[in-house]
Formats: sequence, structure tokens, C-alpha cells
Amino acid sequence: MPTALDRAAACEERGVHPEALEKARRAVPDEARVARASSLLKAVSDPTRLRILAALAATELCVCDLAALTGTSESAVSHQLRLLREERLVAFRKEGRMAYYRLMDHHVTELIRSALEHAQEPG
Amino acid sequence: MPTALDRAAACEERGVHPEALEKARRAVPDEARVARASSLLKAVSDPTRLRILAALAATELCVCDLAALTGTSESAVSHQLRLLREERLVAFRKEGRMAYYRLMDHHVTELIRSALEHAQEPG
DNA sequence: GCAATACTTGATTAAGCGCTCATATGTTGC
DNA sequence: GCAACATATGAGCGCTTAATCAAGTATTGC
Repeated sequence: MPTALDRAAACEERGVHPEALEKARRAVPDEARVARASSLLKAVSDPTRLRILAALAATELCVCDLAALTGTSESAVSHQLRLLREERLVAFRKEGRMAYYRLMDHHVTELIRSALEHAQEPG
Repeated sequence: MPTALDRAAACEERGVHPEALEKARRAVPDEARVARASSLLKAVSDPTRLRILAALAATELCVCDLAALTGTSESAVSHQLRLLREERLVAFRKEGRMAYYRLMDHHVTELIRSALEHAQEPG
């Protein structure tokens, strides 16, 4: 077992604690996967988009529903929905000139619910 | 039951589908909670921080371990750790001049795991 | 004390991002 | 066709933010 001194000495060559680092490296996913998870999380992290997703978890809504709900312009909502579409978080159906958006699947719901649960206590 | 025409007409006054909107409003958490969840998600959404958290999910590590692991400077890592500390996602203990960081609790692990799982398929 | 090390922090800079505004596309009713 | 409406999209702007660099704090060994 390495002592504090051993560990301090190890850090000099920026390699550090070899066994711990090896264990950590195995736990970190490859770059592509980190990138995808990152953009997914980034997509749900914006307050406006989070509200949109939380609303869509309850029912499908059209763009101006969402605009009214979030208190932003329909243009802004449309931009956000485009991002959410690209991230495959929402789907939509067209009915005449209206577009009805819904959540893509339950993974999203779970992710949001998890974050909202963790955000109960004031930070 | 409202027809397509009814719904289209309703959107003119930016109020829209009243019952759906009501249902959606109940599903959207209050502003403070959305803000906290948002900053939490934003904290874990950065690729570098995501790697840091994934690594810490396996074992505790010092700053230069994390610098070596993420391929960034110790200064950059330290800045990120400060943010993660403020968000109460990581904790640390001091041992001499080294600082050993670890995850705060399992909620974080679950959140990350959930996102990484959803990020399996190429987007 | 002094030099070296591990980490932190403030300032600066460059990139990313969300909004607004203007414009474009597609649908409905006349 | 034409006007009104729902939505989509491109450009531009201001704000946020993650990295770098430089300086500061704290600990260790001499």
C-alpha cells in the first residue's frame, strides 16, 4: 500500500497513482460516447428546453402551446424544438398547419425526472 | 372533443388548447426547481466534467490524476472541480498538499449512467 | 528560511449559445 | 389567386463559459 509520500512523489511526472488511474480509465467511456452523452445532457440542461420536455412528458402540445407555457416567442420555441429533434428527444406529427410535439421515449422522461428529483433541496 | 379546426382557431389568441395546457402546466415544476435541475444538468453536460465524474465514479483521484486522465491542464481541472463542488456533485479530502476528490452521492452516478446508456447509438 | 510541489484563483480571450428580428414555407378559407 | 395563420429557418447580437496564463496559498524536504 502506497504511503502519502509515495503518492506525492508519483504526481511529479504527471502520471500519478497508476492503479487508481487504470481503474478510472476503464470507467471513462470512449470519446464518441462521452460526446453523445454530453450533447444529450446539454440539450436537456437549458431551462426553457427542460420546461418544454417536462410539459411534453404530460401531453402532446403544439408550438404556440409551448410558447404560451414557457413565456417565450414561438420562434424561440421552434429553434429549441429543432435542437431537441436533432437530439432525437422529441417527435412530432403535422395536422394541417399545426405541429404536435411529443417525447420520443421514456429514457428522456427518466433523465428529467432524475434531475428534478435531485434538485429538490435548495442549492 | 375539439376538431382540428377548433384547435387551429384556438391558437390565434396564443392561449391554445386549454385542457392540454392545464395538464402540462401541472407537470412543469416551479421556476426555482427548474433552475436547480438546469444548473445540475449543465454541470454534468460538459465533456471534461463528464469524464471527471465518470472517473470519480470508479475511484477517488487527485487533481493531477484527473489532469492526466482528461488530457487538460491542472488549472483547467481545478476550475471544473470548483464548479462541481459548488454544485455539490463532488467532495474532497486534503492529505498534505494533495487533494483527493470523490463523488458526493449516488444520484450523480445514476444520472451519468442514464445519460451514457442513452448515448449508446450513434446520433 | 528557501526551493519545489500540488493546488487554487483572478483576468483574459475565444467559442458556443439562446434570443430577436426578418424572411420563407406550407396550410386554410375566401 | 390572395390574405391570414402556424411553423421553420437564417442572420445578427449579447451573454455565458471553458481554456490559458499568471500569480497566490499551503505543504514538504532541505
